[in-house]
Amino acid sequence: MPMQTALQYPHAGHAVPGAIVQKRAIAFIDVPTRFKKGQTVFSEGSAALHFYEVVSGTVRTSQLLKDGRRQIDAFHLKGDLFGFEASALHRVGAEVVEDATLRIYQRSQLERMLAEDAEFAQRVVAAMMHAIERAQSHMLLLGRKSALERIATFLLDMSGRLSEMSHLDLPMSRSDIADHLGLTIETVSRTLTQLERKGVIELPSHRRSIVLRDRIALRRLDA
Amino acid sequence: MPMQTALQYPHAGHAVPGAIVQKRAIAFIDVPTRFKKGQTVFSEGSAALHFYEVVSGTVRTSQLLKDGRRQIDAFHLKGDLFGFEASALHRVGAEVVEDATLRIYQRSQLERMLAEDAEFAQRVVAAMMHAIERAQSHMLLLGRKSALERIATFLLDMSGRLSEMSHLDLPMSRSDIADHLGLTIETVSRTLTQLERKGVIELPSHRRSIVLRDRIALRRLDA
DNA sequence: CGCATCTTTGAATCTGGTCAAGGACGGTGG
DNA sequence: CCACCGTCCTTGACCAGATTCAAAGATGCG
Repeated sequence: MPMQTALQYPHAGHAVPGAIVQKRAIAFIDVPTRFKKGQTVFSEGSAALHFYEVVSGTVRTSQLLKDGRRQIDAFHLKGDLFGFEASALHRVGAEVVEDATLRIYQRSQLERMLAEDAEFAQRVVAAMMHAIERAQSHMLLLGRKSALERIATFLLDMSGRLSEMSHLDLPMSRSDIADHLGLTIETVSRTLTQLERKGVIELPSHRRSIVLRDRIALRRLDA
Repeated sequence: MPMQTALQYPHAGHAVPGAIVQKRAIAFIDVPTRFKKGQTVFSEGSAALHFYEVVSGTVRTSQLLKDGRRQIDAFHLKGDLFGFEASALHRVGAEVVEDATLRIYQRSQLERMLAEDAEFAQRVVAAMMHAIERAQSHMLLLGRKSALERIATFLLDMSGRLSEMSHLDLPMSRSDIADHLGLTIETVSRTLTQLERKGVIELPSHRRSIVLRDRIALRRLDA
């Protein structure tokens, strides 16, 4: 486990755009690390020694039941912080959905950084509040929305986070979408087809792209 | 809105057991406020000027869809902090489930307190990490568990939080349970009856109490 | 070009929801 | 003290949305 502080790194102290700590470059590995698609960032149940910032790419955090059922609680895109844990172990696992570059922070220094760096403390607190809000919206989706509403919500959300253009390039598979929305891949597929037949979206042959043809209709479908 | 600091309160600076800030008693209304059952603590969409600590009683936070569907994201018991928001408005509403006493903190001072009081910052960060973990578990429940598994999880969780004894006194109605677990009241009722018939629990005539007869079986049912 | 993987589609099944009615508890007032 | 009433809870019959099982169709990588 790399327990060295960034002080030992030649790059420490550089003003990296988007870095949490700019002035005081202790406590994170300044050189972002590359991860490949499918790679495990950390496993459910492993020691929570670090937390992470997405510099580029996409990461999913998920939990598994013994029989293999999976729930993806969130997809993390550029700028997102993830991997915070109240306990000593990771309660969720994290895997790379799309080649990613991550900045790795030492959890052991979280407390010190909270105490010493007010700017950092505020960014961490803000990131956590956002995580809580997204979790709350997602519980509403999982607890109370129909399949059609879930897909509509998902498309609008991804559109907002990825591009705002009508053309979406989803980084994840149907199976990831299903496990995020609490559906099966068959239902995800059928619902997308249904939206295409209504003319609300378009599904090009490259199945990871989706064109939003009618955002108004999509918002109407999203409870 | 009471915007005065605790410095203006005669009680300021008292070492109140369980208070977030003991040494530096700025920024919270030192005298806990009483709320009655059914009372609204804050509404969904209202300005997020405060956050709260449960001194006694039970509070639920929930979201509504336009057509009335409701999702209760959490029940807050003694010691819990709630009402944090990343944005200016409350994205969830909070209502009292069981007569409660709440300590009210000024949100406007959150940032200052984070900067000035490291102990406070850590308690807030810890509370948020717990909220995130509970939200993650709850997403797993809502996305992937059957009605029976949801009820088993719920009973074990409430038992852990309320008493650890085999006798549970639930503070909330079937309707609250249903809206928390993403089920209908009929399914909650049927599932409890089913567990009673199996001898796993007992349902005394006072329908808010439940006796856990067989925790092992309950844990086996909880995926 | 061919194979492995992902996606779509169809048919049957099932879990949980909906609609409807009856029952029990507890508070209120006579 | 007891009868009444409102609310909450339970139960039953039927229904619907989503899952399961099965198979065919695409896509894209090697």
